[in-house]
Amino acid sequence: MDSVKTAKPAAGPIRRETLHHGVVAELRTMILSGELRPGSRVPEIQLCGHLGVSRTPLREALRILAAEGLVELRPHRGAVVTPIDPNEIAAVFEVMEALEALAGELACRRGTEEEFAELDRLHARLHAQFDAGDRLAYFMTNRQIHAWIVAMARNPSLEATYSGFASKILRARSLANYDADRWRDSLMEHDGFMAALRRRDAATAGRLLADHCCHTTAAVLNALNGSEDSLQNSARGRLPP
Amino acid sequence: MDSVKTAKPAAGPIRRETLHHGVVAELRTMILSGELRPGSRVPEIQLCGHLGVSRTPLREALRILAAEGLVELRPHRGAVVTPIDPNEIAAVFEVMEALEALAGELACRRGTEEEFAELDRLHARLHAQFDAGDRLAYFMTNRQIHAWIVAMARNPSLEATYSGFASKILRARSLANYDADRWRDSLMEHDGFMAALRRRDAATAGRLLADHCCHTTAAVLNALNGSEDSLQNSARGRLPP
DNA sequence: GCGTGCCAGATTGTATACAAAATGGTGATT
DNA sequence: AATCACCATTTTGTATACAATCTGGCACGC
Repeated sequence: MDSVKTAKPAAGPIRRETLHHGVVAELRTMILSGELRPGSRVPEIQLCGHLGVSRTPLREALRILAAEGLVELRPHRGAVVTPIDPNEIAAVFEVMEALEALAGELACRRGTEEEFAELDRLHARLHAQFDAGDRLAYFMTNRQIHAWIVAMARNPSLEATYSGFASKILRARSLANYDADRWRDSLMEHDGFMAALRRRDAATAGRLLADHCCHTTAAVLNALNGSEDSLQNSARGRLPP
Repeated sequence: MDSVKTAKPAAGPIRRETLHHGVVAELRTMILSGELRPGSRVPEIQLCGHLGVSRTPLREALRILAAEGLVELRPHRGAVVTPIDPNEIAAVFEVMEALEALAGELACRRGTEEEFAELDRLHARLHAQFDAGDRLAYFMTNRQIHAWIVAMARNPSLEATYSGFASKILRARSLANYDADRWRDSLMEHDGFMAALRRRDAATAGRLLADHCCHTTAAVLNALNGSEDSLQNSARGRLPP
């Protein structure tokens, strides 16, 4: 839910967050990074030892993650990291497409000059990283760009929903390998919607962002099906567009 | 998250749900019905006595509701029922519009004949309830129709997201009063998108549903601003289109 | 008269203890 | 030999006890 990490007051020991809140952040990171693999069980006591907290805050954290869909709780049978289901990923992408389009339109109408300038900087960085062949850096900048567009839409509900979906997709993408063709096409699509955004063409920007999302969907699902048997392995492959 | 109540095994004392799960359902009902008013504090111990459970499951339930956005938790300061913020409602409606459109398009493509027939029945009931001037019944059928269209889209993620947004909006709508003009217009809009749905015209259905949502937004926000000072009162006024 | 500091009560956050349920294996029975 | 029933172990679900934090009021000093 909190898409942006709030900087701590720096001075330190003024623990204003509660323990379970920190545990949520920790577990979420562990899940998204693949440290906790999809489908794996999550024994409470083991995690307690690992994180240095008691069962109570840990359990509260698991309930929150379950509400976000990152873990599943089966009564009396413990928690498991939600397995990656290609069908669910497809469904998420379907909604994502509509959200991207909406974000693009709203960003055109509400973004400030400074925000558009920052978007340009990010886009330039994307090109540089493509030219350098740095897939991981490209991947991260790519995420930043889309998150930035969503932020420009100035709609907290959209931002929260988008963020939740993005984490689900992130787990799937980290399992998939993409080919160079898709990478190049992705960059071209970025050029396309960036042009529309620059001239504040809301309708076109929205449509192109949706198209881009749609193509990404196809690539991800294709890669997923290609490596279907390794779905539950955290094979940290090359990250893609 | 669970948009549909799962029927219990009827036989009875096989409590398969956990306590906190039941508490979540109970609290959600209390919040959505207005029994727990927006902005009011939620003292744990008092609720424990009311619901007959200990603090542990109650607290887990509060964490889940917080993740859904129905309550807010302030560290060491307790939980409050999330106040209704017109700005947030406006933001939610903005996303809702995109979701309605998506649901309409997908429903056209994926709905079965039986589902469309059921939709027709619901629509007929809506007309009957309008003619009878039964605002409450109309309101509930209206919700059913939109939920049914979402279900026809066969996208669990869309359904879950829609359901979460619908809860937030529901609380706002129960505070607002609408006029007869808007009621009539709303019914006409229903006629419109129903016609598009019947001929499986995805694009038109999506657009009309979005328009309908947009008009509803305006009516709700207008009504909210009209009775701005009574925002935190559960004035269970006439429910509207 | 007003502001500051401090203390008592109440409420929340966390840890631990106990109860209930599921898992897995062993043994008896068919 | 296969199947079923039962029990011990392990894990989860709940309740309670203790610690930390906040609220609000009062006394003291300026």
